[in-house]
Amino acid sequence: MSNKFNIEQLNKAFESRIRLGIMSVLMVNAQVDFNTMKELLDLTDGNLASHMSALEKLNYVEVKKQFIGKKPNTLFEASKEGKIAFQKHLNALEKLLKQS
Amino acid sequence: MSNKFNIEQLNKAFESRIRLGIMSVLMVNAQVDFNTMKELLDLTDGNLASHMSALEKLNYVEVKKQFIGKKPNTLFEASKEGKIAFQKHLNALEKLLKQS
DNA sequence: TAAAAGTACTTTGTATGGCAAAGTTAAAAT
DNA sequence: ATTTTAACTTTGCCATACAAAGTACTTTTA
Repeated sequence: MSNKFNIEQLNKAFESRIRLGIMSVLMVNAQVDFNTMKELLDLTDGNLASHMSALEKLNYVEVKKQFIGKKPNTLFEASKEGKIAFQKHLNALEKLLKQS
Repeated sequence: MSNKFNIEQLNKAFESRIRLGIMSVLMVNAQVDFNTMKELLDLTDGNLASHMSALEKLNYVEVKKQFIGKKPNTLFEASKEGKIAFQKHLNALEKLLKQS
């Protein structure tokens, strides 16, 4: 039986509150576009872009580009893998904190 | 009414999993000594010491020194303030994640 | 049609944090 | 006398966070 306080199972990718926020948003909403996400979490363009590209590199989110009318529009969605990883993280969190 | 995804309320001090672990331990156990904490969380001396001193600086934990027999022994405990701050953090986390 | 604004970045620069490993101090055990 | 234990501190490196500014392209507006 492993340790009661197993912080190893917490996913480093989700330590930052911004990424926690991003994933929370994407668990509830299948697709969210750049500006909506930016406003939901109150981020600067650059900050959002860099967190998103980090999550993309891990294959936790997928980025899709479309046009609305003639305006470019970037959509984010959580990948299957991302949802599973996030859920695992939440389970680990819960196990760690349940006792508190 | 504030935003549904309010990551601002997450306490920066508790973003790191090590500090999450420390606080979890100290919510359950009134007092934990240096070496027990070190083993519970599988940390190096220096790493534990630096996280503890960060939490101490924020008045989230209190450090008490005693002797067991003639051996020095360092005890950690969560302060009232620390418990409240941690609980607030957990509440904010829960609010953020409930929907996921 | 020239200027302003929007979209989605990338780049730059700074500051902060995490971490291991090694060094330190002092007492205790062998 | 040497080693071990306890609890740090210091050093050095690397990664991350973030704001702000820059970029490229398009679209709206005056």
